[in-house]
Amino acid sequence: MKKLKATGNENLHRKVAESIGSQILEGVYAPGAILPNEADWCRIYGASRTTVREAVKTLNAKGLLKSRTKIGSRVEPREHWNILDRDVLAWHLASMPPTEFFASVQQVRKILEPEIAALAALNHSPSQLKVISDALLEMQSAKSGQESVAPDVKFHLALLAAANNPLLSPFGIMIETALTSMFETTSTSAGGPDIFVPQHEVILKAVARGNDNAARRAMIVLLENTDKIIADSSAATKSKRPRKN
Amino acid sequence: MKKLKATGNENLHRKVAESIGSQILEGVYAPGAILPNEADWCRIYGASRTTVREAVKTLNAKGLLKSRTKIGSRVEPREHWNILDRDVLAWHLASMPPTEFFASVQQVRKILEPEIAALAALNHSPSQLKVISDALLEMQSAKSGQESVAPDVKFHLALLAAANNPLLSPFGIMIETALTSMFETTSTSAGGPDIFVPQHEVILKAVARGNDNAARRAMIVLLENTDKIIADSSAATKSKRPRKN
DNA sequence: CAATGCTGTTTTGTATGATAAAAGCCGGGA
DNA sequence: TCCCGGCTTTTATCATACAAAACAGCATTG
Repeated sequence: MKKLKATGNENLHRKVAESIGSQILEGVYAPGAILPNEADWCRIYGASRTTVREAVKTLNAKGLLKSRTKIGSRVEPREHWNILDRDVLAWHLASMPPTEFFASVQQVRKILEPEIAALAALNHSPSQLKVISDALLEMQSAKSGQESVAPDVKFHLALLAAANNPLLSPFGIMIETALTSMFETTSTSAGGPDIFVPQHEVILKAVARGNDNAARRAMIVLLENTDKIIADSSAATKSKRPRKN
Repeated sequence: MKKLKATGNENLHRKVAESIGSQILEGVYAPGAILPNEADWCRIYGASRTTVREAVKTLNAKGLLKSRTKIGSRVEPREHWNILDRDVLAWHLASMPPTEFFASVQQVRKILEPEIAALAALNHSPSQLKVISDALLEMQSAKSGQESVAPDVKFHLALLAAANNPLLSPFGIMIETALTSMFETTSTSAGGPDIFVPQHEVILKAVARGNDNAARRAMIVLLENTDKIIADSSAATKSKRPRKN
């Protein structure tokens, strides 16, 4: 953990934030612990105080820290963490076994996505529906499993948007992160995209004709199949954990 | 929008962040728009560039903005906003009619909380159960509606914690914000806390004996009653909108 | 005429050094 | 023993300077 340079086209304070944030997610600094002070971080990363302070501000904004005069920066309890933040979620994913992460994600998806599909059926606008069907078209024309991931993500995000409830939108990031990462770890057990496409079609049709119950049921079917794929691949590729860095 | 002073025991950069953030939530700066540059903000708030930059960093971290060299800071699309962040949620609430906000919240609660109750029934630890029952005791001993709000919030948060899925925890902030604010606007149609207490008791009992289906059903009943209270009070207190500031 | 590359300008990014304010710590006095 | 005031540590704020990125516009060249 020596001097970070700003050479990569990412900002230096972002790198520092990522480094400290990752350590918090990994448990190096547990909730309640006091972090090294600004001067220490400056020495550790070879960065100026300005940069370190901006990184710490970032982590404060994400709910990981709380800084107070004379005390320093203390790690907040987990409940305060903005776990659905894009960065925090990425650090979280990198700090645990993917299978465990996927289990949590699937649990949440099985709660939310059927209802999201139902809401989308009831509340979608024409343009939102078009985005969904576009995504499906892209899925259908995908040649490989890899190519189908982006449209797949797009489909689920478009469905989420069509539900028209702003409080649900943070889950888009979860879906995006999870599906993308899931592909990377389950790509071996491919079978191609063909399996899922028909199930997505059923969802789209139900949404298009405003049948919320059918949309809900179709989504449940899809998620159960996803569960199976995950179970298969995690049984097959035991202990093959790709890490972020 | 003149000079902000740091007199209040809140940090100056927090105030600047709150001011800019609120304006974004209010739509003064729409997604895609470029904000005034740092020098402008310095003049507007009479603050140093350091302070302004920390505020902007904060908003970046919450997904409201994206700053780039030479371009400036651009408002991100709504889907990127960390709407479940404590601050963002508060700004959001302050920028819209409460009834509309409550409708969104209740929609999400009706999706999630029954399942949270069910998960809590299955996954709770003894100490987590105790927190839930403590909250119920506090509710029972509350003399006024006002006194019962905090324990009520505590009950739902404890249930959430007992579900033991970290990806659900951001909703704690939503529940907290919504219930607290809901009370402020519905307190007139009181009737006292007595109505809800028995329904919370039913939930606790179901969770305690690990009966997920009963817990789910009990939570559904509670939420439907909450809906009624909201409907009554919003019909009664039409156009009586308490604002944050 | 078009494409390309240079150069200037604007805006954020980083560094440095100084001062202010908050809050725990500790010693002295009643 | 308890309370009060000064000491000290740490973040908060300010001012200033320079670096780097990226767009804009012009000139140069094929």
